[in-house]
Amino acid sequence: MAGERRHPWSPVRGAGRHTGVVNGAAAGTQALLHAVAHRFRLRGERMTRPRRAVLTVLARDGGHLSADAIYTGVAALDPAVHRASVYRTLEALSELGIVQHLHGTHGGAAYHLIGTPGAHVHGQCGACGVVVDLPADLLDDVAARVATEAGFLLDPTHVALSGTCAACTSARP
Amino acid sequence: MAGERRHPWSPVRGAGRHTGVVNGAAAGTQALLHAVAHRFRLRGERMTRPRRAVLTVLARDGGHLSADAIYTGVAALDPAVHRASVYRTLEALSELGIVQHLHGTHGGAAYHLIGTPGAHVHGQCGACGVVVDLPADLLDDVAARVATEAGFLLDPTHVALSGTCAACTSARP
DNA sequence: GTTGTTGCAAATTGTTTGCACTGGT
DNA sequence: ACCAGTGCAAACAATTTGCAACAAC
Repeated sequence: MAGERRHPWSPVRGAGRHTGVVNGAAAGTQALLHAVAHRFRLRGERMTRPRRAVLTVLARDGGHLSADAIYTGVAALDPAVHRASVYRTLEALSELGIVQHLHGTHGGAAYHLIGTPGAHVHGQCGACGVVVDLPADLLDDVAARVATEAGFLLDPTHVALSGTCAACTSARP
Repeated sequence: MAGERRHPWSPVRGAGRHTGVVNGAAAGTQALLHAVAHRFRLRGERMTRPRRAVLTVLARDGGHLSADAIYTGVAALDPAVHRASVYRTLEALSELGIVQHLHGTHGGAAYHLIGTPGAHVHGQCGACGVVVDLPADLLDDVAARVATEAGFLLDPTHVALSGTCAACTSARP
């Protein structure tokens, strides 16, 4: 085995400083919480502590987070929240179309908020596991082609393309 | 949960009839076994019963096989072979460049021999889990683009693109 | 006779599930 | 008060690993 082991979907940005956020989340996060609470209620569902915590972490840390990273962040905000609830919450948020999960070659899935800019394509580095954002329209032509040629309806955001990131490419002798 | 659960990387071809193959493998398979045995020996490694069995199944059943499907096939040829050995063999064969494994959104990885026609791109249906073969050059333009724009060196064969296959698309109301 | 490989069982990793109880509305 | 959602522990799926016995070379 050649490569050292890192966290698969580790936060792309160094970030992660706790801003003392427990209830005093950033303004944008507050808005998000309210909006999502509303959408939950419309379906007869509820805004709960775990869901608030997951959303807060998702909004605060940004990027592509592994379930484990989300759990860690959530645990810091609210230690009572169980791993299973994080998974269940992520599924609930997926159903609402609030979060998107994507699969890669490394560990588990990665989750991120579906921001206003819309879903983009992802690539994952096979060497370091980092996720890179790729242009949203990257696979448009490919999608059109496989649709006509193979009848295959592509979902470009659901998998991360595999490859090697710029850093790892140049680091190799 | 909406969908029924099928086998993720089930053999694409209905196939699977045992031709009574135990030692009387097809001619092509025999050649393969010899060639691989040779390559193993060059590295000071050995051709063993489990390795022969895995190669035989890979060559006989073709297509994209899950580790489990391979194990099942191998067990039919040689019940003494352990699951762990199948995994170890698949890794050894990967290192030799004989087999290629690919990841998708469903269950585990899929393996197939790297045939003379060369590796092609794959797509996996999110609904039924089937793997479809896509043109090998499908991602050439994309690869060139991400290389220049993002410095990301694409490995087009290592992940299956996610989407919905023709059958599942038309089956949906 | 070496030593690369195996079979086995147990450990890992990532995720899901059944169930009694709690907390949102 | 109702019932969606939780915490918990246990189940699950896919894969990996330590180790003594084995079998290719």
